[in-house]
Amino acid sequence: MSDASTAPARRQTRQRAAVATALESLDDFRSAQEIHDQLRQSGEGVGLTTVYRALQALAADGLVDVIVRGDGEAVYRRCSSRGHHHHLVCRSCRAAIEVEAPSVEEWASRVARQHGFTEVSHTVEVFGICPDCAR
Amino acid sequence: MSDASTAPARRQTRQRAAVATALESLDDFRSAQEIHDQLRQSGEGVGLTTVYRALQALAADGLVDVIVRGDGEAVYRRCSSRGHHHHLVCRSCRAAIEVEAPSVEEWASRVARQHGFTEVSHTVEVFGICPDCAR
DNA sequence: ATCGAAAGTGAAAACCGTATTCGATAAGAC
DNA sequence: GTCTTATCGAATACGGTTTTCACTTTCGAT
Repeated sequence: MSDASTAPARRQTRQRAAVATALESLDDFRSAQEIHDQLRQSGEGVGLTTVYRALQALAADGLVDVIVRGDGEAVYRRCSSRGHHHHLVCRSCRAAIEVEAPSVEEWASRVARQHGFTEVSHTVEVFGICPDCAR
Repeated sequence: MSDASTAPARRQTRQRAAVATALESLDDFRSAQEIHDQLRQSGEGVGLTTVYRALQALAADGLVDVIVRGDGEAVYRRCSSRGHHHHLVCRSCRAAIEVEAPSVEEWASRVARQHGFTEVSHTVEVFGICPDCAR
């Protein structure tokens, strides 16, 4: 749990910028290791540990979206809309589209309320095969 | 992908029964290791590997639900309703309630169709604090 | 500009959940 | 009973992520 009043005072470093830039050039979800590889190839070497930490920081600041895949690996993507949203992800090429789901939000809070649950959060992701990959 | 015509011919063993019984007595999501511990304490020793395999088999047969938690660990629970459903899970005591979400199913397939996606699947889980834990 | 405290870095090693290996065991068909 | 084959489980491998710790860098204070 992070306390906003105890803000960590994030520092600006070459490594963090490199990770952020790499994410900027991508529009699909990538794992920490893939981003690490990509940075290596682009000459911009950054330690794997640091990539993990940078991604965590970005996620904590709400600048990237995280999805934990079925195999337990976490994948990251810059997120454009700052608000709450979900994803439509292609299982094949992993292209991701941000979607909003007001009706789902509504359903979730209603169901939770009906059972007396508070502090409600939810995970909603939709997977499928995108038109390009379908042929 | 499992082929129903190539059914594995599941064999009945003390270990599998023990795992199934353990799940029967629980109504919240537990990890493989927790179930393994519980079996040990109840004297009914079963190897950890076997617990993993038994849970996988049960999941493949649709007899237990699986949720992959944020930290990548998979947790299991017997499921009562055979059909498609989601869960309302307490973050504190982990009690889980099965809920149906026809409107969400509908939303998911509609959004997917709008973007030309096929073979659609989705994950929907709602988390919160249950009434009992709220005080 | 310089100093110094605290955040950041990264190679190596630890962690931890899960999968695989393989010889021993036991279930079910005959 | 006998045979075939799935199952068991201890040990080991595996892979992603986190921790450790000594060194480096940032940035506010002076």
